[in-house]
Amino acid sequence: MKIYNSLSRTIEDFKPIDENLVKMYTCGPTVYNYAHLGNLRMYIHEDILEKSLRYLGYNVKRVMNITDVGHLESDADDGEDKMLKGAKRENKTVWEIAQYYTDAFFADIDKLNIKMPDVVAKATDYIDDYIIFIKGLEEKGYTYVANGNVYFDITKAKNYTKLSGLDLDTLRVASREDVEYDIHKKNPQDFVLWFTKSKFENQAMKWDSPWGIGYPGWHIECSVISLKNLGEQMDIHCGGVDHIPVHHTNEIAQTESYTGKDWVKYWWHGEFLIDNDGKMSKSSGEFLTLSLLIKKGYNPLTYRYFVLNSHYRKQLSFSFDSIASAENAYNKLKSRIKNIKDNAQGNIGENTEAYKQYKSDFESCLEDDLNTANAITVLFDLLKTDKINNNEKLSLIEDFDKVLSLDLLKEEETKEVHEDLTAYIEEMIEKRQEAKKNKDFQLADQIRAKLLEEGIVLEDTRQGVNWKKIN
RNA sequence: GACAGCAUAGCCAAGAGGAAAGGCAAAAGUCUGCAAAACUUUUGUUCACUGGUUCAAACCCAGUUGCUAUCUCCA
Repeated sequence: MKIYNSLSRTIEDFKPIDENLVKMYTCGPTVYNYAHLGNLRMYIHEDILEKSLRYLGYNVKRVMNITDVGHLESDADDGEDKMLKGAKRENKTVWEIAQYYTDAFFADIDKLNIKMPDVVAKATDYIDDYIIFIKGLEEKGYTYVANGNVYFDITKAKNYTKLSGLDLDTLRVASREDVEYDIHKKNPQDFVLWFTKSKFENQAMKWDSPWGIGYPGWHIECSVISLKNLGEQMDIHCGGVDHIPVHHTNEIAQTESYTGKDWVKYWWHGEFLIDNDGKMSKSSGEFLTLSLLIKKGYNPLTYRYFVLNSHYRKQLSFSFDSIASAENAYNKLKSRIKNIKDNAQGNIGENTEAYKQYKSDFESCLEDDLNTANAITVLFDLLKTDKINNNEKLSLIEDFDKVLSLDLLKEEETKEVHEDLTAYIEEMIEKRQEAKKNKDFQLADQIRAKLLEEGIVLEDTRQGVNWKKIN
């Protein structure tokens, strides 16, 4: 398998540290609001990465954190903690907010057929471990205390910019107007490991520590949770590209300073979903959620299909036109598969050349840095071919769907239709058939139109008349 | 200012040196009394622009333009 490594900026052969277990860490959601479609895009691609590895025969242990510690409001930096802001907005405690949005996150994940990570860790469950970690860094001389906060001194870290490739001397200080220069820092890039004092005084979650009552810094949780659950070294660390310059850079600095070892072998970064206004952001007021798509009548798996038609390292532009087109494509795909299912015949000859060829084509796409768009093309080629029979097709579709997870073989749940209605519909169909036999096409069309008005669609096939309820 | 990425048909989007994948939309055909569905076919003389390297460039190099993201507390 080949995979792009942000650390080397090249596509590399994937070789896990331990052949028997791939250790994978994925930055999880902040739970002060719903996940937006851009966040969910990342989780879909991470899911594909995990499932591809499993499909290709690896064992995987995947860890994800849930950030339920408060975060300061950033884009509109009015000094309120994000968690607290959410709580005020909805008249709940910060803890209730965290729980509510954690549940909402997992509901979204489930609708998108994203597998639950093997370990899901809440940031607030690891406070004691952060303290041990910070103490360790303190003993080794990587930290200093200023104005009540514990800072990490980046000049002590080995190769601080190895992931970002940034030249620190040329970086602009406080380039964003809403960020103030912190006069207590020795170096502009130093970051806080433990806060006891903040310019924001209304942090709602606080814990006792050797440095006073306060709360952990923003980069600690990923480092500590991964050390606890995956050990001192791991194979793949995932996240969004926006985390490269600060979050992941700082994670590396503190973790490698602590353990004295190289930490992550492959850094995997996903690109953004872009809408007309640019990057989707949680803090910029209105944003697109999965619930919104569902409310507009889209199948959540349409969104998964939409995402898989693009590559994880490329920006993807979102629009409702694209989603509508994806919904069309997805429905057509499913109905073609259903057709194959209804006409299934032939022995499953898993050893035929053609069968093996399709399977290996599909695998090659995944092995090629997770080229899901081409993997879907293999699926379409498969539907069209006459080289293999329908049962073999179904067997391959089932196999591909282990990774794609698009419910390709699952039949739509037929809407509950009352027995009386069923009887009525069948009677009407009978009448229409009768009319057709008598060449009274006007009456036949009238019956069809009337049923359509009542939400019943008729399809004439060679096997007879099919009907389904819509709306 | 710095750092990075992207630019392929009406739309979405693969391809990363040797004859432009796929999907949606549109059009035509087969089948149907007509529809629908399904199936078949058509739709870019060319990959933002300008130069260069090469027998050969959408793919490599340089420059230009446009877009996107990141730069001390925006997991």
